Amino acid sequence: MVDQETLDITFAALADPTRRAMLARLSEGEATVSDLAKPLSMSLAGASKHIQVLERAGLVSRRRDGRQHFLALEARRLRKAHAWLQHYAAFWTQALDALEDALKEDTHD
Amino acid sequence: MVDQETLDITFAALADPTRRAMLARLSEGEATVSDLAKPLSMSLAGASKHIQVLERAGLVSRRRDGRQHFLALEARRLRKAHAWLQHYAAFWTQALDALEDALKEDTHD
DNA sequence: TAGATATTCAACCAATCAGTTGACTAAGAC
DNA sequence: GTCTTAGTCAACTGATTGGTTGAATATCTA
Repeated sequence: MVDQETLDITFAALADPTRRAMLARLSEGEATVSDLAKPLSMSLAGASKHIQVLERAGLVSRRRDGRQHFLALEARRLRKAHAWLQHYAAFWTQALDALEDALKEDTHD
Repeated sequence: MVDQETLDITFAALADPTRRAMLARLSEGEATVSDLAKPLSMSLAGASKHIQVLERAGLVSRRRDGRQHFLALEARRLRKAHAWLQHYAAFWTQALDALEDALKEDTHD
């Protein structure tokens, strides 16, 4: 079984839209702290704290070059969360749910 | 794009081990509030609050029968979180990461 | 050396969260 | 009717969170 605490901090890190925006940005490639902070209407220190949350969750890695810190997406941990969800997301999908989807078609939230 | 607030409350709901345990239990079938609370070393009111969080996140649904409330897993919302992760979990997986896995083999966290 | 740039750290604040207890509502059992 | 069982609600607590500001630490530039 996957370590519970790992899932705790991973899902908690993913629960914030600012941090998800950062991950989205990083999916296009490395970025510095300032790069990530720029579009965020938030102080640099605030953004820095968000990055630290992502880092502690193992979702990003940091590489220093001089005074700049380059962040990169760490797919491994994301895949762990993905794998956990897989089990439940697949749950009773086929039979009941395909029918359900067919019926509700466009009332999907 | 998926509604940000939906992802917020979904991932936040998933970030707690008590609630994930509840979902695990529900993946085996319907259960009452008491059923879910029993193994949890927590007051019934406490468990009830966790269930409400899951419900508000759309992760479980509730059916009342007399004084008992039966909860069931709602796969739809789980699949939404799963789909969001899919994009990032798949990120640069093949090339670099397969190699990385091969190298680090058993230092995996 | 001095000044600007990139980033973190520490202290603080308001809001939210996970848990508790005690009182309440509603439904079954006797 | 009365007692018990199933569950929620309200009020409270301590811990955590997301944000701020101001100062500190490096590093680059001139």
